[in-house]
Amino acid sequence: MGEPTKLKVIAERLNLSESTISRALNDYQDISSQTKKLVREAARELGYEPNMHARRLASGKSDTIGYVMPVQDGQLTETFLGELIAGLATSLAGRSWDLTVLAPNNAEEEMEIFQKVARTRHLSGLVISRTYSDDPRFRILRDLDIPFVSHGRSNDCADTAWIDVDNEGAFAEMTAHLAGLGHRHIAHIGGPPVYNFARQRAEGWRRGLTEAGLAAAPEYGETTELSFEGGRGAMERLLKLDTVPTAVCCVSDVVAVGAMQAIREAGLRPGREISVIGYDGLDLGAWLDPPLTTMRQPLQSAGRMLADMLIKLVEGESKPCDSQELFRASLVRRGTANPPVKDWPGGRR
Amino acid sequence: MGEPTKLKVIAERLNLSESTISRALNDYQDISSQTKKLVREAARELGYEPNMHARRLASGKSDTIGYVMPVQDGQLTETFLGELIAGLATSLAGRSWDLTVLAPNNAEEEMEIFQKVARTRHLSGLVISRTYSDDPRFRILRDLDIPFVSHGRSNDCADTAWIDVDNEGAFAEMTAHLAGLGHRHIAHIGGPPVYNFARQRAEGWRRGLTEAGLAAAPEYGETTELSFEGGRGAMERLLKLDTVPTAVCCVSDVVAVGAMQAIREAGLRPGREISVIGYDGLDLGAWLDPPLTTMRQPLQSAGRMLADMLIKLVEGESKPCDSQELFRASLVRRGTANPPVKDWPGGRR
DNA sequence: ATGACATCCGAAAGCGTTTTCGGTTGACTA
DNA sequence: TAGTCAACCGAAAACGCTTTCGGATGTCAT
Repeated sequence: MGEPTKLKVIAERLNLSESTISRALNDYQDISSQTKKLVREAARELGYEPNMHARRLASGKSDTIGYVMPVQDGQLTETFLGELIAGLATSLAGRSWDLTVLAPNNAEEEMEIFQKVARTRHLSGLVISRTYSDDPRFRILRDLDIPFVSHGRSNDCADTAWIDVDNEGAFAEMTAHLAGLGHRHIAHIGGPPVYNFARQRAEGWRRGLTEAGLAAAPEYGETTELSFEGGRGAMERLLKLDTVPTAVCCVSDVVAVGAMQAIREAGLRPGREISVIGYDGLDLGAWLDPPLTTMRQPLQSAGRMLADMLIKLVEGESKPCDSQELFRASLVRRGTANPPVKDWPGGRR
Repeated sequence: MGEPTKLKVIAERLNLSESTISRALNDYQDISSQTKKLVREAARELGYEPNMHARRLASGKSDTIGYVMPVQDGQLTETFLGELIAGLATSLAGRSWDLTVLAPNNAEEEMEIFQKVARTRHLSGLVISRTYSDDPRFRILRDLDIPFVSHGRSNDCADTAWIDVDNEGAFAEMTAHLAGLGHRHIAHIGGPPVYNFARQRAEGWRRGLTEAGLAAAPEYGETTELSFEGGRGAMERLLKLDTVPTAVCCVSDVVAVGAMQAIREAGLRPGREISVIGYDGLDLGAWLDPPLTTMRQPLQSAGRMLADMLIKLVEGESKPCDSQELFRASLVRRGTANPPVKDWPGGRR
């Protein structure tokens, strides 16, 4: 093994200067193509790998981006985290960039990270997720002049880079689907409105009701934590209403599973007396009995796209406001969304 | 913001040399404590952050470890990935080390990564997971002299660092539990034996049978992919046997959920005619009806521990063979493991 | 022959740290 | 009073690469 080969040894072997080797390997225009070929061959033979630290010190670039993990909200068990990180990493590796993962335990630590990145520039850019409706990070990162893209929008994202799903459209479609099946009492179990996606999904539900000519009864708009227990509790409350809804749109699959449990505990059957639709398209929904109808968003390639966007931003090849992508979610019909049953008191207890 | 402050400006402000500043900040012994205090204050006031690249170039250390994600086997949706990565990241951040994530798409890419790390030393060490029974990576990393710890053992891990769960013990306990409930026909749905944990768990099942004075019928030892469909298919095969087992130990919760589905499709009820125990302790098991009995391994702190071990290895504070930790899994009693029912033909079809 | 110009390469100055080595103090001993 | 020894600090050489600038060639038109 021995010492790693550096520019110097290639230079000596070819009787060229170090700077020529460097420029040849970096494909500068003022090196003859013949020399380039020679250098590249020698580099390969000698197993040359550039020293990242030296390169980054000299060039002032870091070729590294950071992914800020959403640790704070206890959402670490989300299955999409692995896919997202893997997508980021592979996409970056293709351009020999690196991915470093940051896991701030609270907002304060997150701020310290931002400050440090702004000062040292040891990361060329950041990817953030779990965006809030009113998310201070957008302003801060803009003020600190740190290139970033977000997975999810915010109120304050008009001139920043993001990718997101059309949450409102998805829930409007979901509601329309239920209305089309004949439901007239359609409730919504939403997430904490601090999350922008939660607000958007609630708004989509309302729009769907309006477009179907139905009234949005305020007591049908439940709100809860993004958890099984949250979904169960919210559904229990809905079951106590004078007019129990015959269908429920849930902010996430996990919440929907909780709602299903509450329905079962009330002696009813999800998908018969009360239809349920979730959101996320998790595999586990298909494993239930009956399998959960849901909406799937295309996030297998989200990591890849976020990485590509951010690199373009860092390299100055595009502007933040031109880096905005909105995806559509699509309905996955399984077993929990059916026409209302006739022999059930139509919602009347 | 302006230019980041470097050593030079602190030196000029205090009328000291750069080298003194550097040594003061790094707590060298040949700097008076008074000077140190002065320097530290000035550094704080000026918002000094060391330039990572310069520091790493000069010191020859990288203070960065790499986590090699298990992308190849399509296990990206595992919920533990997020927790593991977060654990690694937070633990490292506490010592101002960095975590970079590597996502090789195949064994070849993984080798290239290893080679590159060996040559450039731009990562001080690696964490690997998803270990195989016969895992070439152990030999390679040892030969390349790359410090590493593995999440899971291998045949070839006697003198390397690892943390793992006592898979064999867990499955012996699981089997004993079922035998204690009165079961005499206990099957096992195992994973691909290339995975070391799969082999260990199968072995634990066999040991549990022996210790309970039961015979390990070969046809009760199923093997399948680590997926819902795999579990379902394996259970379907078990249901076709002349003597259908009254209890099944599953290599993972996801496989167990698939087995439950197959049981239901056969007109039986998991936890009554056929008991099922899973492994992993996933939340989703508790959401099922009936909730899945399982075994939980303590992996919330696995990332933290892996990081600590690796740092000690890199710093030379401990030897690989002294960095081996075996954890126990514990039974989580929920609804799918009960005494065999009397009115069912005792396994006879 | 003379300039103008393009092509290709070397010299050298960084990039911001770390770390070794030697030198300057002052106190303390003989 | 000279010598010894800590205790502190500065000078300077790395670390391995990038990038600017200018110099050396050769080519072509004038």
